Amino acid sequence: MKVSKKAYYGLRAAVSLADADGPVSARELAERERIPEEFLEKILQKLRRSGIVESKKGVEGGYALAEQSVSVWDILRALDGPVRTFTPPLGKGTLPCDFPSHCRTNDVLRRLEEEIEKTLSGVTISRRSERNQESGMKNEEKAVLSSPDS
Amino acid sequence: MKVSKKAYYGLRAAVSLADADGPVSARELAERERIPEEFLEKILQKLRRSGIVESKKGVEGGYALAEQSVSVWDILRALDGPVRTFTPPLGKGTLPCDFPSHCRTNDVLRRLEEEIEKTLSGVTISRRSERNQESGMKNEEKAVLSSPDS
DNA sequence: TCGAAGTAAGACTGATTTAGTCCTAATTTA
DNA sequence: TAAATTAGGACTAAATCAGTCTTACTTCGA
Ligand code: FES
Ligand code: FES
Repeated sequence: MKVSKKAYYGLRAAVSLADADGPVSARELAERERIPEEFLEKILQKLRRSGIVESKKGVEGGYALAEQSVSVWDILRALDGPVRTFTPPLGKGTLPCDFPSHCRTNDVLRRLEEEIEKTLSGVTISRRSERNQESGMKNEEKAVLSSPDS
Repeated sequence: MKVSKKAYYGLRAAVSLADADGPVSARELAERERIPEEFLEKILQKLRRSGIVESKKGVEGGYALAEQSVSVWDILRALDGPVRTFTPPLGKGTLPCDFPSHCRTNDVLRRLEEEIEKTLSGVTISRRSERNQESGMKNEEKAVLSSPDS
């Protein structure tokens, strides 16, 4: 029940990208966040294939968030794969098997998954590249990471 | 981000024990739930050291839930160890380090942990060994697994 | 048009964790 | 005392994690 280093780095990278205002190269990002460069590259590539970041090759290229904002849930799912807290019935289909506590246990775990998903989907990382010139707010005051509560 | 087989088996075992009305041997429980016997024994021993089940040796011995009810959270913590979703700062103490996104990322993950804990602590497994003779309710109608909502 | 800066992708590797097994006690009760 | 049971530790095979290495391919600017 833990978040992998890969996902942790990915989260850090995403927050960092949201702070930046242009594409950032993997090397630069690795230095900023002290993440092993080659490993980070793999992570960014995965995030790209999931459509979370986009990349530009060549000089002055790099990675940037693909959308205005992305949820923490999306990033975790992309990097750690689907959360598997419960074990589906061994037999075929969705029919009940005959392990007395199987169904009841899975019910609890399924609820847990939903809870986690709901919580993490609500937490988003948003870039602040487009400066909101209408707003009287200073840029620094706009949160990069935000959640409904807090 | 998954629940280990160990924890999953432990959960199943606990639900099963809550259903039973006397101590159940590891062998019997393993058969009922189709869990590898030696492995289940290790799991039950861990649950015992955490005070979740109690054991009785010898003929007619076995395991039983130690308390009237136990939360799913307790079982998971006992078997999978503490949930570690975030990485504490590398330096000493609680002082901030200099990785731009470190603090913000950890804040999110810490909130996630709290959320999970809150959710799972609310789900409890309670035994129904003491028959409530005053109640008009039939025994079968008393839920072994319960949560505030649902 | 060439070379440097960059991403893309896959094979490979060492360390750790998971999911057990095996073996040898120690207890309890019939 | 023998059978049933838990107690605990050492051991192991397989999977996963955390990264590295290598070899491309693409883009831009000089
Ligand atoms: S699916 Fe196994 S008991 Fe319901
Ligand atoms: S502890 Fe690392 S930046 Fe705050």
